Amino acid sequence: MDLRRVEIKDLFTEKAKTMVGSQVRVKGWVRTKRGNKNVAFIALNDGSTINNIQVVADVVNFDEELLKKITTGASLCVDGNLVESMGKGQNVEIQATRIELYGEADVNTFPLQKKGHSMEFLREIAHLRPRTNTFGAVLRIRHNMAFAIHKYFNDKGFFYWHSPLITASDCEGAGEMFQVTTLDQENLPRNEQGKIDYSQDFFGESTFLTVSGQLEGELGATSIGKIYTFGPTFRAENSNTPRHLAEFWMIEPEMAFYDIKDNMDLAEDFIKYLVRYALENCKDDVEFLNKMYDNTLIDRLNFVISHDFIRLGYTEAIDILLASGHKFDVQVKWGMDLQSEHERFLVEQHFKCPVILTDYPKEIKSFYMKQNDDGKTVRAMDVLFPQIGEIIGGSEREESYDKLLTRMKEIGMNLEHYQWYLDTRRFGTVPHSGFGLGFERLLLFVTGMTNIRDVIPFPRYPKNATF
RNA sequence: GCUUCCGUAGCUCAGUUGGUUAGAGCACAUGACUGUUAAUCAUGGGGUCCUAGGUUCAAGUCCUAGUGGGAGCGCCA
Repeated sequence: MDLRRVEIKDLFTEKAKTMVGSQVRVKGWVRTKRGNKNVAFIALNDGSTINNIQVVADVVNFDEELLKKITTGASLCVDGNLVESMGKGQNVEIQATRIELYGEADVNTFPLQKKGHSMEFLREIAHLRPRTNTFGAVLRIRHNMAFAIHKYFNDKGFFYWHSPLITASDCEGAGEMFQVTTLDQENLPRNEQGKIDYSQDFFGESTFLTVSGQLEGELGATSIGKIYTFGPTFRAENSNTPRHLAEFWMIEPEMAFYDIKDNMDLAEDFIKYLVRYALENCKDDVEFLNKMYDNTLIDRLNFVISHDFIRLGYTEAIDILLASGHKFDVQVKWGMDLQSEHERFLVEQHFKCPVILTDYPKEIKSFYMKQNDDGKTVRAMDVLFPQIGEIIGGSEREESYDKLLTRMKEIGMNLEHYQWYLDTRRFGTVPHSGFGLGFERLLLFVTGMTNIRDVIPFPRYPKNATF
């Protein structure tokens, strides 16, 4: 019995038609079993595809006790003839000759059933939810998007750059940070002033998990030209929303000699490439999600790849909001940071299209953004998507050493911590740009999921790190 | 962190102005059916109505606190 196992996805290819009539072996988990006293139908899934293979077992050929143990969630090895299906709903099926039960899934304790689970319930059993159709689809898409990101950048001559995850810069400005320490929390060493003595800590100073790889990414761009980072990012914000995670993955390209327009062109092309890649390479999974959760998903994806994003200055956006006559909870005024309601109005009601907003007031944006000649605005760009909001945040970077230094002093930054960063402007400074794309936010858009906790296998958010 | 809604069977949910023994679908058990498609049909078992306290003749239902979850907002990707 040295039959070679085939993956279930291979049974649905054109090539598989040549296998009809031959003996095959499949292994997987039972999704459903149904039938009558003569025949049992087992839908088997091995994770290679959203599609199940139908295993047909004539009851007389199998031990009654074995068939009883074949329940939703049980794992099997099945040998049988691949045949054209006698029933409707599938082209081929396996007429089983031998079934080996790897592991039972006790129906009284196995929480997954063949019907109707809420996302909230599945979040409580996050260790088992990858076995559902929905999470299988989402996680396969997640893989494909990660792969496509590397492929896109590699094909365009970018280099994958590894910014550190542990950093000593205690105020990168993007949010609260998780501290990294090996000091004994029950017995912290103190210095003469009574403060914690971090010189005794692992790195000899206080350290944190990164909130962005950008500053180090700029060192890459200003040396090997075009780089991107793609790694985990950590923010200790007490954020309780369907769009935030404490641990998430971010893609941060950074390009020497790119101005803000080059930056926007790249961002738009990049997102469209990824969406197109999903439509072409994750067809079955996207169609499943479209069918089960949101039947406008595919239309929405097609819309994005076939329309130019609206490009708009912050000041024009304010004018549109003011002229709209729409009642907002927070009154619109030049200089304010746009609220969600304002962004959503622009994207979902006014333009009905992704929008790239640029040239924000400098006060509401980060210190490193290139200052415009008007003295009031900076060359920031935010890409805003329907439902999701900000999917990308980026800018052209301030390349002038003097302007950057002045700005950093203005807002009271500790310059000592940033000497290495300032050196990019002291020595051979160049115009450059970059942005950050939230990987999970992209996945929200591509999968149609509505909560970011459902597009990552093990979500991290306040009070939740169980699995 | 703020605001707001929700917590009833293993899962998804219904439960009227407070009123007898808390219901349905799925799941599970038994039976029926020669090929099903989240199979169907019949019968059956299954409940700390989130927890604690309170109001009331009477609480799943009303009040208070706690706890868990969702959504909106803020922070941002």
